[in-house]
Amino acid sequence: MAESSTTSMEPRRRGRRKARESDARTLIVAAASKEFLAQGYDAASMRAIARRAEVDPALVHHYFDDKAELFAEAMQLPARPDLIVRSALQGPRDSIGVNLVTAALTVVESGKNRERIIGLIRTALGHDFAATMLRQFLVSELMGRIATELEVDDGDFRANAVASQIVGLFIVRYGVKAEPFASASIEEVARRIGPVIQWH
Amino acid sequence: MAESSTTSMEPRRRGRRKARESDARTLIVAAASKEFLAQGYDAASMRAIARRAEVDPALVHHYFDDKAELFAEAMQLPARPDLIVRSALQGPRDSIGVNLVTAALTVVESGKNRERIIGLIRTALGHDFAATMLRQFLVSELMGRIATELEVDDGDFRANAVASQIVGLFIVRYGVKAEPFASASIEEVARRIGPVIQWH
DNA sequence: CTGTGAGTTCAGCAGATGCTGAGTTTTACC
DNA sequence: GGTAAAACTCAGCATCTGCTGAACTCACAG
Repeated sequence: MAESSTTSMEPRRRGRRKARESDARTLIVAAASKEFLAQGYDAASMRAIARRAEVDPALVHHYFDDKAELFAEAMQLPARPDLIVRSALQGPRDSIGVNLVTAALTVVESGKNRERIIGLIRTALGHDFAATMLRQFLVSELMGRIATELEVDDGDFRANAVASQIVGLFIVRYGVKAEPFASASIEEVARRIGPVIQWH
Repeated sequence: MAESSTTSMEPRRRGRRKARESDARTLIVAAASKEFLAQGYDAASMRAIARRAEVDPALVHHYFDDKAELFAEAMQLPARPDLIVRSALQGPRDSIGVNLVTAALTVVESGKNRERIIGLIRTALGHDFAATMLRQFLVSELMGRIATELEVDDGDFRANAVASQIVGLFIVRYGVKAEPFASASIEEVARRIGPVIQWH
């Protein structure tokens, strides 16, 4: 935990800042988001978040009454998986599976989304209310959408199955990093998993 | 954190106990195992483990130098998934999928294995060395076994795919508890997922 | 019957954590 | 200008954490 600040060790400037000097509140939310996803709910401390946002810990509490509230605000999902799914569903009916997998992996693999995803899954596993959040999102925004869009009767079941496969894929590839899935190319994985999604 | 101990609030009896009054060390390991799986590595505290084992916190440190050492000892895997898989592989070739899913769900659903599994996955997601443990186990004991047993060339890939689907299933059903998978019967789920495993 | 050491507990340190109350600036509005 | 409130910081309480040093108590070898 080395404090590698630039130079000054003098106490921070007090009082209200200029309007556009950079909105501290959003800085905090951003920092919280990173911290929560990187550490999980418990391990992410308010102080660490404040440090990351370069802000006094008390200021965090000034904006958010408690940790849970900050968490709720910070966890506005990062990427918009619903859009991804939607576009994957546009393609020709008989390559939906491969398309879906490819799209999902591509998005996840770009930028820092990767850690975010497994962070999300991790905290969801650890906390009931986080799990509820994730569940609601999955069901209403993704599964529901898939189910209705495809216009089959047992769509719910099929959508659930699809989600299982994809979440599992994420965990094996990014979380546990089991070979050969961990280092295979996106195309390779898609070719493997795609048909299954298709079947569902 | 209400201390609902039975009755006595007098200080615990000191000194050495009778040989068979119950081996404290194994009590501790058992308690640690439960605690780690239920809470994850960080969240499980030495004190909580000691409390669960009905033992003084210091005694835990007497036997194990630090938390990591206790963890290492406690995490000797609980159920023997390798055996499950093995027996599922015995059946007729064209119902392996359904059998596998059924077997897996049945085992997990019995007793307290359920929390254990998702606990394991959670801590594996949170800590590199735990992930390594889990990975090694999955690869060598399960996937390897499946791959060779089925005598196909790209067995590694297929086994990985199977594991993905199953881990994903666990998470969706037990971790995130998304409907309808969460409350569907084992048979129903097996009927849905089985064929996919089969395909792999 | 005595000594010794294994088994057990007590009390406590140093550090981190969530949260609070009161203070200090600064900005916006009239 | 003056003023009210927004934006910010300080210092600290209460509680938890992992870990330690020393003490106490007893089972057993001699």
